[in-house]
Amino acid sequence: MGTNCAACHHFRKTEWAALDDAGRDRMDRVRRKCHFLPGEPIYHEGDEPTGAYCVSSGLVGIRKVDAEGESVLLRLVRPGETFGFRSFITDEAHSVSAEALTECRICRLPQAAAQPMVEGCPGLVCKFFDHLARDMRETETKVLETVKAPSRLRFLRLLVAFGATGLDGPDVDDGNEQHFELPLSRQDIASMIGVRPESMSRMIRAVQEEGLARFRGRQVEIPDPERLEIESLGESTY
Amino acid sequence: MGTNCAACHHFRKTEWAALDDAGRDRMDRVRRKCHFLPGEPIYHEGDEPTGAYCVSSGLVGIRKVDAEGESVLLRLVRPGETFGFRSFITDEAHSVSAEALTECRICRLPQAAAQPMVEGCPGLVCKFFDHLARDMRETETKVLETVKAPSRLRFLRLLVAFGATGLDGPDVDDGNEQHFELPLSRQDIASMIGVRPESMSRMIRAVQEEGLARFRGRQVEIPDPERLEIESLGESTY
DNA sequence: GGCGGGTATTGATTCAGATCAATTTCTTCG
DNA sequence: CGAAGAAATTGATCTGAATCAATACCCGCC
Repeated sequence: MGTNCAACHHFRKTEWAALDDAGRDRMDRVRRKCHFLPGEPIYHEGDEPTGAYCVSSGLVGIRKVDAEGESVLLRLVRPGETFGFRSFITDEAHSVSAEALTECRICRLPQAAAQPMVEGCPGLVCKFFDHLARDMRETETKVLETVKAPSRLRFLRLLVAFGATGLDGPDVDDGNEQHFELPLSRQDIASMIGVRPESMSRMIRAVQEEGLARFRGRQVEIPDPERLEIESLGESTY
Repeated sequence: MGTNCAACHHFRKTEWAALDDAGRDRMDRVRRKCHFLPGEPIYHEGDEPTGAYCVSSGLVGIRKVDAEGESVLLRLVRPGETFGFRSFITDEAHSVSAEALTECRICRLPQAAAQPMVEGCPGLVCKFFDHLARDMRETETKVLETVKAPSRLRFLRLLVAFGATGLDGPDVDDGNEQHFELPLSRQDIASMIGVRPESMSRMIRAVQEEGLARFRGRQVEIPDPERLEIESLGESTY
């Protein structure tokens, strides 16, 4: 956690790795370390561009709200990942909001740095294009799932995904059993799946009674990850 | 419809407008005009990158299919718009499929041209980034709507959107009444809204009986566009 | 410790939309 | 033209998830 980004152990995995020396210098000079408490907003939908962000630690949620105040949690941003770069590059207002779901350490590259940064390094836009393309793929998949897969499957898939990536890789995986933290409130899980909290509760209980997973607070245990994965695929009896 | 793109009346609105003279030359040399009949596939999910496309005329549907063969129509591509550029730029397999919904004239820039094209003109990637960012915004909105808005509202919003953009702008709008073609099969409309065809039928009938719109085949008449728009917003009785 | 406010669970009921099944209407083509 | 097949409509029924309404739980704080 020195003063320069290149020393950050996330650095090589971020888009910033494409920067040349001049770019890295600029980066070190203008980026700002920030700290957010759980629930704190980072930016809101409609805000003018605020810059690009890079998560050092903690979990960030990307959310979208409609006219009636109903919201969905569109995706999560984990340590080592960047976010907010869409507005950063297109210089348009944020179309989604970002919020710290857990306590977070985050670096921010202010919007003022956007033009020089992007112009000074064409490769950077390509990297961010790749990132956006990946996000797009996942969002498209989400549309498809939301429409076609019953909420139970969506939930099981979320568990599988968390089992695979956890906050940073599987937490424990001894004797085939898996244990990890799902660092989200029930409401937030519900809003990722796209159901009401009441339905979420029932679903958690049902899944628990089926023996697919055990829930104690935010701790999750998967007795048989393989079985969970199979169940998460659906019942296509080919 | 000469042999060079710059002469195409869509040209200035496309991302290719960012090309320099050398790029335009290359473009003219390597792009290929294609023709598709209604229902013909242009590329499939999983296909290796096939290039970037530009619609001259007709309507293209971008679709995604899941393991069970269920599909959604994610978005439409109209004349003057480009598509397929994600694979073109990232050089990864297509993550969605494209299909001609009506008879189409389309220009294709083969994948082999991708690298030189992109390297020769950094501004191009920025343009495509903007395009992708816009698609992303719309897809995120779609997730939110799918989860929170009842299908009736989603349908009304689709009508409003078509009334506003039609195939190329409102077709007729005399004495406040509006008339346009919805160039999609009922099944395709259903798969845009995310409901079953049976439900679609019922919904069309219901909306018709409410007097919000009249349907004859693919022709749609909106007696009172303003009323439709208000209804499409939902019943938030503040 | 115990009080108060948010979060989560549980229960009873309702409802939108899916599903299953049967026609009807449109297309296409021999 | 008329038959065959696909697309669309209609009807009857079922079901997953929302809604409404209580209660239980958890946690910071006086």
